[in-house]
Amino acid sequence: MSKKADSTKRERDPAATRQRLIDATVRLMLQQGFSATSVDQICKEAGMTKGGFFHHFENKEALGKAAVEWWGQMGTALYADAWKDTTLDPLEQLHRMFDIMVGFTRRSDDPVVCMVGMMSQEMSATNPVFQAACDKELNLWTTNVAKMLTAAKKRHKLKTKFDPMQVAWFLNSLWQGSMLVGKTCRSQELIRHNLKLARDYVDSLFANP
Amino acid sequence: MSKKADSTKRERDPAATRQRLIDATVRLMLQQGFSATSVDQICKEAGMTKGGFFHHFENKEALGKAAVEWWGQMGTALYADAWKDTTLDPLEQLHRMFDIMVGFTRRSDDPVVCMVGMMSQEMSATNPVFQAACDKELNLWTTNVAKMLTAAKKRHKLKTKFDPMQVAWFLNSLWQGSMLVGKTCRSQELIRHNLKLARDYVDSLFANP
DNA sequence: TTGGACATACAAACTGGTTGGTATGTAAAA
DNA sequence: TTTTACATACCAACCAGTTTGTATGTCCAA
Repeated sequence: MSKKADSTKRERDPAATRQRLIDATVRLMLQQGFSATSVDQICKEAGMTKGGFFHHFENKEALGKAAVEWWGQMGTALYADAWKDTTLDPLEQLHRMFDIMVGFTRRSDDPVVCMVGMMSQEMSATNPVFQAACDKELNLWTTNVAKMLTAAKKRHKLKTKFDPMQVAWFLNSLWQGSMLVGKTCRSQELIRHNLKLARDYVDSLFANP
Repeated sequence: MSKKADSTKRERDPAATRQRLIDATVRLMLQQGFSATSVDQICKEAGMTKGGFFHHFENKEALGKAAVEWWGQMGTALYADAWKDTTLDPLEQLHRMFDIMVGFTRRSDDPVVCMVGMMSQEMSATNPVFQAACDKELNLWTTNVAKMLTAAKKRHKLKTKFDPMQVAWFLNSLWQGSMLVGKTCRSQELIRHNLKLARDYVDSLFANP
């Protein structure tokens, strides 16, 4: 009866259309990268015409930025099981995070990839918008990991002194590099081995296993 | 007197021209990536016309492959000081390698980048030629590092058991990831911190420091 | 020693197709 | 009736690659 009662029935759903464009972009970009993905291609993938596209996004760059941001939100959601459960021993939180990352390598035979990493490598040197967007996402991941490491420091005896932020950047770099190398060498196992060593490395920082 | 005595005087030097094209490509690609670098741009940078370009390379892909291979040779030469001196304690060799890598971060204010890593991230999922070329270079680096680790295992007591090849992939991934993250976060210091932790990690595998 | 046949190393101009982006039209929703 | 959400048609610039022309070198025969 209310004016918005049948709003779900309307075929026109600009928010969903916008998301469709972002989804299509993510799908294509994860395989081809940004430059190699054309607006025409994105429109086709999303079942749109170019006119519609430029109604939702000012230009290709704006879409790319939106895609990176959406990827960041997705990622945060995927890590939430590990990151959000603060009742957990922070070391156990970190282990759960590693479990989630290992899980990424088992979801399919496609290589594990990260939009942020791909965009960083391809665009951050020339495009300040993408550089800033990627920098933000990388910092977010690192900060979350650093928080757990800091908390772990308080609950566990240390075997080695370390700076949580430095170790977190170390892990972020390793993770990004693992996806990069794993993609080219076509080996998910390589990624899993790296994650195993990283996990052991984190454990080795603390006295009590 | 010989027929080839004055061959150096000729202005036409196809080998040098070819190299000029490769150099130009490397310079442009390290900043913009492969897709974003056009053949016109490369020709302009190399002081060539397109007709000349396609005399030396069958297509853009062939040039890209040549550029990756040349980058690999360059890299091997840069690491030679550490890798080739087999009279050295292999652990010392590894330390020298880390020194060289740290040196890369101090050469200029420009980010430390790797053609192989960039090409891997951008092209290896879609282009089999580049995938194979990058895979080869990544394997070469890893194998060299693994050799030193294997040699180090024989001369030093172990604190932890480890597989040299796995650790070498771990280090390769970390190195590639460090350049990636360092570029986006605009921090050479981040890379140096990562290298410090990696160095300590390698040391931690052995009993005698 | 020289001169001509031939191959090599480029340059200039062009081609068909693609690029990101725009101008304009139209139907649905408010 | 106005605004929003698209579709259609179009554009100039650019893309990788080709065609064609020409200057330069190489080799062999006279």
